[in-house]
Amino acid sequence: MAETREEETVSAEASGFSDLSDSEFLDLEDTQESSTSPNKPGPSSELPGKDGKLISLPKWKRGLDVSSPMERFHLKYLYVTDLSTQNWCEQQMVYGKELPGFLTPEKSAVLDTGASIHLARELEVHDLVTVPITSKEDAWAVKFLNILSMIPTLQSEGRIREFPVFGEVEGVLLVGVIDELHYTARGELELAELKTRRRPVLPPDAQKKKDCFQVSLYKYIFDAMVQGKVTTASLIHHTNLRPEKPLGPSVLRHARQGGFSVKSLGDLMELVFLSLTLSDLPVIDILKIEYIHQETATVLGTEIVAFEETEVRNKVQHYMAYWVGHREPQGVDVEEAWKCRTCNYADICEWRKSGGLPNSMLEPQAKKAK
DNA sequence: ATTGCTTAAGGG
Repeated sequence: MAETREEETVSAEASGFSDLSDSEFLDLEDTQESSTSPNKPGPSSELPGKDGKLISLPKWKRGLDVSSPMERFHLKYLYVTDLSTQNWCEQQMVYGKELPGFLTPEKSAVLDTGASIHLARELEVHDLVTVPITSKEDAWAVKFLNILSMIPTLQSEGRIREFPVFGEVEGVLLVGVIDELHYTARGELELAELKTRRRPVLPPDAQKKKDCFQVSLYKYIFDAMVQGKVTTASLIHHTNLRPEKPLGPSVLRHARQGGFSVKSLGDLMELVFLSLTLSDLPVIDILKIEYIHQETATVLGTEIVAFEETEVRNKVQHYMAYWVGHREPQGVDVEEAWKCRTCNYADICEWRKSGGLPNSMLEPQAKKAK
């Protein structure tokens, strides 16, 4: 809320959809030319050299090894849900990055239903306003404007939804959106995460664990933000945002309508930092997850998550070790092989093939002809 | 710009 009224432009997502065209020119990046020496990229990474074939491949050199997954996937930051998906199955998450947009119709129908339930709840607390953007600076500016309007709303009205969070964690920038924040009757700041379910039953422990990890990450990042631990310098460093690049006219207009006189993204970032740290925002006291049935909206159960800081940090360290190229991805343990049953990548999964789990499990009817 | 770039979450 606290957005400009004007609700005819509420088309929300609208266009973002088929435009991941991304013409991917083979980026012929020859980094190894005379760059003196103090630069040591890979961790003892040697040439793959499957048969002693050394250099002499000037173009597609970037394809194999020597680059971290962050670089290979051309990522500057990760989503919180990337890490919670990674918690479910790291190998599956990797396939999801390699082969994006690979969902069965049934699965995406469930996701769509969940998304619209979330949208309906969001609309209960504020209108949506479409702000046309043309650059990533614009996109971040809108995010910042949302933060600037939501903080006072939380403090005065006690409830906000879809609050953006971001912060460097273990060397990687993590970006996410908190479903809901509100103050309880006892004055505690509570994060409420809604999970909708196709069938009217509580999820298995593995999924609860993933969801607990997700909300724990939100608290981890949010707390760092209000404690001034998330700096604009860090954000700029990870995103390559240009603080002085002129903002688009619609963004500037939106800012003015919101009562913010800013001329650049840098101004906005400073305002956000000040607002976060000087608004008397507490750290999050309670983490709550509510599971409801999609069709009937019946509450299936509520989880109160005990925040274990060191445990969260250890997990994040482990997950980030993959992202920065310190270790290979791994699939699930044998006892969680049941997850493969609903995985879109099960039949191409190298983890399954290479004995991550005995291929004797499941698929009794998969007679190996030939 | 001898090289760029991203709405996050959606559920299992």
